[in-house]
Amino acid sequence: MPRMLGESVCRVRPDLPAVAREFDYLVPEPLRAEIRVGTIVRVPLHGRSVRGWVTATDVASVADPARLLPVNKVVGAGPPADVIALCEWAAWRWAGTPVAFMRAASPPNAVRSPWPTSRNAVDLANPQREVLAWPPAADRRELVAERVYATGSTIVIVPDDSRVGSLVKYLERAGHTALLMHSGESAAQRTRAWSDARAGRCVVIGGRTAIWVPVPDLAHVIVLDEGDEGLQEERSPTWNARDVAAMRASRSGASLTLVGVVPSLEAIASAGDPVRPPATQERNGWPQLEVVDLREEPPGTALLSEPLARALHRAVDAGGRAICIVNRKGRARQLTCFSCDSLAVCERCNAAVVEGERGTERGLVSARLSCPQCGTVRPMICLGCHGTRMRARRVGVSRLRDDLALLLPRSEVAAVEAATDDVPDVPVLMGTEAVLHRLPPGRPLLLAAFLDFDQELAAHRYRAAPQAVALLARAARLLGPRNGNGRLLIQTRLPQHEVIDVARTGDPTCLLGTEAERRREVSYPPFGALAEVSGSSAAVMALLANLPSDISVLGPTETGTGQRALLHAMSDMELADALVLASPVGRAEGRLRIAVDPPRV
DNA sequence: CGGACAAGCTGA
DNA sequence: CAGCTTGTCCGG
Repeated sequence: MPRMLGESVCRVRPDLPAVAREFDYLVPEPLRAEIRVGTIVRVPLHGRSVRGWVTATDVASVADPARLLPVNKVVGAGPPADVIALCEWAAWRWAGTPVAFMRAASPPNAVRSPWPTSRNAVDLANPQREVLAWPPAADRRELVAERVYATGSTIVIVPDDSRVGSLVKYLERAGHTALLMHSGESAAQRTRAWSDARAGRCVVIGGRTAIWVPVPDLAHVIVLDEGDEGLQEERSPTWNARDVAAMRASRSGASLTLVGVVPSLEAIASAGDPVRPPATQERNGWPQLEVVDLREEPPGTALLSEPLARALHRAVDAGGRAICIVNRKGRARQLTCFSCDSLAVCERCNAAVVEGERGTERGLVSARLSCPQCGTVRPMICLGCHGTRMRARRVGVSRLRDDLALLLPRSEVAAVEAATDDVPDVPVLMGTEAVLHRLPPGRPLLLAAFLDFDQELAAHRYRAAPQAVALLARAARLLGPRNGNGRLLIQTRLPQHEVIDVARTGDPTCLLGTEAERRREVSYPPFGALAEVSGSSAAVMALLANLPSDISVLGPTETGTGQRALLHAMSDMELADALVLASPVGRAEGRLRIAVDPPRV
C-alpha cells in the first residue's frame, strides 16, 4: 500500500494490557477531523481489529511507511491530551500500563458528539496548594462552595458516595453546574456527565475516577477525606486519586486543596503544613467522647463493661440507635480448652481454628471448630485432653451480638458484617467496621462504641494510627457535633494514645508529630517509598535480579502460589525508575503483581 | 490479547 | 506420519 504525499499518520496505543507498545497508522481523510490525541479508534493489528487510543497525531518519522495500515474507524471521543499525558505519568508512578489509566479516563459508553468549542485553560495568577484539617462533624459544603471557581472548572473528589447528594444540591442552589461522576451511577449517566464535562465551567463531583474527567479549564481540585483508603485502587496499578490530583493540578496550573480530619503525611509532604480552623470549631466538630479504661474494669466483664451498658441503655431508652464496633468476624477467632488451657488448632495444618456456625451432631445442636487456612471442620473437642468446653479468646461480632442481646433483653440486636445482605432497622447493631458504611436510615444515631479499640491501635500495619483515626472520624461524622446528642465511646487499655487525644481535643497535631517521627526513622512513606511485588517465583526472582542496588529488598518469602517481596527506596521517583528498569521488556514469565504504596504492610 | 506457526506427543 | 496439544513469538 503506497503512502501518498501529505497523508497523515497517527500513533495508537492498543487496548491490550499485554502489548506494551504503540503502533502507527494512516489517517483516512474522512476521519481526519475527529482524530486527535485521546480519540478512541479501532485499528487492524495482527489480523484483528482492536480498540485503542490515539496518543499522537501528525507523526513524522516512521520506520517503514509502506507497511502502514489505515485506522478502521473512530469509536468515539476519549481523554484530552493533558489527561493522556497524565495517564503516561501515572503508569510510570505506579508501575502499571498506560492502558489501565486510559480505560479509567475514558467514558463507559462511546461518546459521538463533537467536542464543544474549546474553552481555554484557566490562567490562574497564583495557584494555591493547601492542606486543610477539618473536623469530622463540621459541614463541608460551605468549604467546597467557597473554593469553586466561577470561570473555570473544579473537580471535587469524595471517596464516600453516600455523602455527595447533599453537596450536589448545595452547589446547584448556589448556581453552579454540578456533574455527578460516582461509580454508583449507571454507565449511561456517567457517560453523559463525562461528555458534559468537556464543555467546562462546571463542578465535577465523584469518587477517585472523577480525577480523570475531561474538563478543559481546570482551576481547582479539592480532595475530601484525602487519606481515605477508598481513594486508592485495590487492584494493580494501585494508584491514589490524591496523588493524581496533586499532579494534575500542578500541570494545569490549578489550585489544590487536600482536606482531612488528620491530614496525611503524604498530603503535607506535597502541599505544606495544614491550615486549621479555630480551636473551638475543632472541638465542636467532634461528638462528645467517653473513654472507658478497660484496665479499671472488673475482670471477667470482657468487652461488655459497665459504662458501655449504661451508654447503651441511655441510647435505646431515648429511642435512638446504638452501634458497637469490633473488627472481628464470626464468633471467636481464637479458643482455648477450658480444662487443659491449650490453644485449639487444626488437626491437619496446625493453624489456630475459629468457632464456626453451629451444626447438628446426632440430633444435638453443637458448636464446631473450623480452620480458616484449610477449611477443615470438626466438633468442638480439644485435641490434647478431649475436653468439649472451650473458652473464647478473641470474640467476634456474632458471639458479641448474643452477649449483647442478653444484656439488653428489651431491644433487638443485630450483627452486621461486610457480607450481611440487609442491615435490619433495629435499635442496636453489633458489627465490624462495615456497620459504619451500611447504617440504615430512620433512627438518630446516639451512640457509636468501639469495644476493642486496642486492636486498631496496636495493629501491626505501618498506617495503623491514621486508619484508627479514620474509623473514629467516620463514626464521628455519623454522630454529629458536640452540641448534638451523639456520643462516641472508646474502650481501651491505652487511654493516653495520641489517636484518642485527637478525638478528645479535636487537635490533629497531637498525632502528626509522633507519626512523622515514626515514619522518618524507618524512611517509610512519605520519607521513602514502598512497593510489594508478588506472583510466580520466576517472575518475582527475575524482577529482583534486575533491581538497581539502591533499592533494598525484604524477602522474598514463599506464598501459596509463588513469592512475595517488599521493595524500599528513598523516594517515589527512585522506586518508579527502578521498576521501569527491572520490569521484563518482553513477555513476563508468569504472573507478576506490583503494588506501589501498598495500603497495608 | 490472541492468531500463526513450530515443536512435541501419541497411536496405528 | 497424520492429527492433535502445547509453547513461543509478535503485531505497524
